[in-house]
Amino acid sequence: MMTELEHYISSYFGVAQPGDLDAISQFFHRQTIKKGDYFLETGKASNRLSFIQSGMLRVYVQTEDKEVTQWISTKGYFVTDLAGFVFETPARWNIQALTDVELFTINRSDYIKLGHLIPKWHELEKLFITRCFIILEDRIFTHLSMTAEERYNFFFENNKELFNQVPLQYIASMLGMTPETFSRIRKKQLS
Amino acid sequence: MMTELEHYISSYFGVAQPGDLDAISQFFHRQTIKKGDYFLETGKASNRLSFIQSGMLRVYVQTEDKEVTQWISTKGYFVTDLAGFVFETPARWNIQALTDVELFTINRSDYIKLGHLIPKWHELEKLFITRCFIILEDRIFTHLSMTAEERYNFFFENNKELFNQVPLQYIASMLGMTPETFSRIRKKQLS
DNA sequence: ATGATTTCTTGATATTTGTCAAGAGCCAGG
DNA sequence: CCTGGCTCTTGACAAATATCAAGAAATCAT
Repeated sequence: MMTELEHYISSYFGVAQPGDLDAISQFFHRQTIKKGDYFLETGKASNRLSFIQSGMLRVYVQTEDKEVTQWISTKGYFVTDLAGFVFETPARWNIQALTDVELFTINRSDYIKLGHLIPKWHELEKLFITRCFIILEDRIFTHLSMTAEERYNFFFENNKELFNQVPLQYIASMLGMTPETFSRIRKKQLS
Repeated sequence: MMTELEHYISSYFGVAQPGDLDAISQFFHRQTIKKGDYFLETGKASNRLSFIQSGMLRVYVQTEDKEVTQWISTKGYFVTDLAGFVFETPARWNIQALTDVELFTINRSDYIKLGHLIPKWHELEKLFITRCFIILEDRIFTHLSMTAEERYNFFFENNKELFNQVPLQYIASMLGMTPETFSRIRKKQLS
């Protein structure tokens, strides 16, 4: 019987060998973050990757004139600053807990060990990141081809549950519109 | 002395072992495409990856009501439908030559051999795709935080040469605006 | 070169989205 | 419970962008 963590690893990386899953999950440890606290801050070292067992985190950055939410990560998904984690560069994003959060976390040094331990690891990683790449391609497409209202509807259809769990202003930002526009579209769609 | 192809491979994958570069480049073959012809079409198999030695290609998709240009690929860059190439799914994008094009092409079966031949190949691939991921992250950020005019300026600063080499309507689409808006911003910036 | 296409520009106007300001609703902590 | 601070909504208005239509400019094929 798989643990929840093993289930996540399996669904993301699709590890094949029977013993591997168990070996991989040994490297993860449980971690909790209180609502409002930071998983990561811009400029700091991004040296861990986590799967979210419960709760939500917001990935955002502060510009001169506003805060831009890049993404909201929820149960079952992973969270890290990928650029910083892979290339050991300063983190590009702030990652803050929107609720109390429970994580399964692996730090970089252990993560690197997986590459030695699991023969196919780098290949699985490649497939994993390629899937992330495709998601971003699709997201760019929504900005090239859809209006704010269409982006709202598209996102709503696929993420209904988020709308009563996180401050709507963050969803608005993530969809590339102001909270006021978001609110007006929302009103229109509810009726 | 490195060939141009070896230079591309090296700059994208940073292959370390001396003999490797040469071995890898053996798998590529030269290919040309005439202006207007397709490198790939939506729905077909994406079974090759190419580096562009000269010329330009446009990555786009046709929606009900308009054509959306996702990207324009130029000399020194690579071109493929990544999702299709990696997962053997039908191509998501059309890729059409904007000019006569010279390519160094590797097909999927040979590409897969590289994984056996070069020990670190999958790791290099991972790093390569992660860099692509980061580029898309940045691009999404431009849509979340910038106006059409800011996106124009930002892109123009980094890609001046494109502006007198490809139909501007495609750049407009790629930046998420109409050709008319693009034209007006352009006029404003020229004066 | 020349005519036919395509691409780009421009103007008038409509629509979408943003800004600013005020108020309403909703919690969380005392 | 209250109350202060968020968050969300709403209205009036401004700014940005899209649409439509026409003409100018550039490009292409012969």
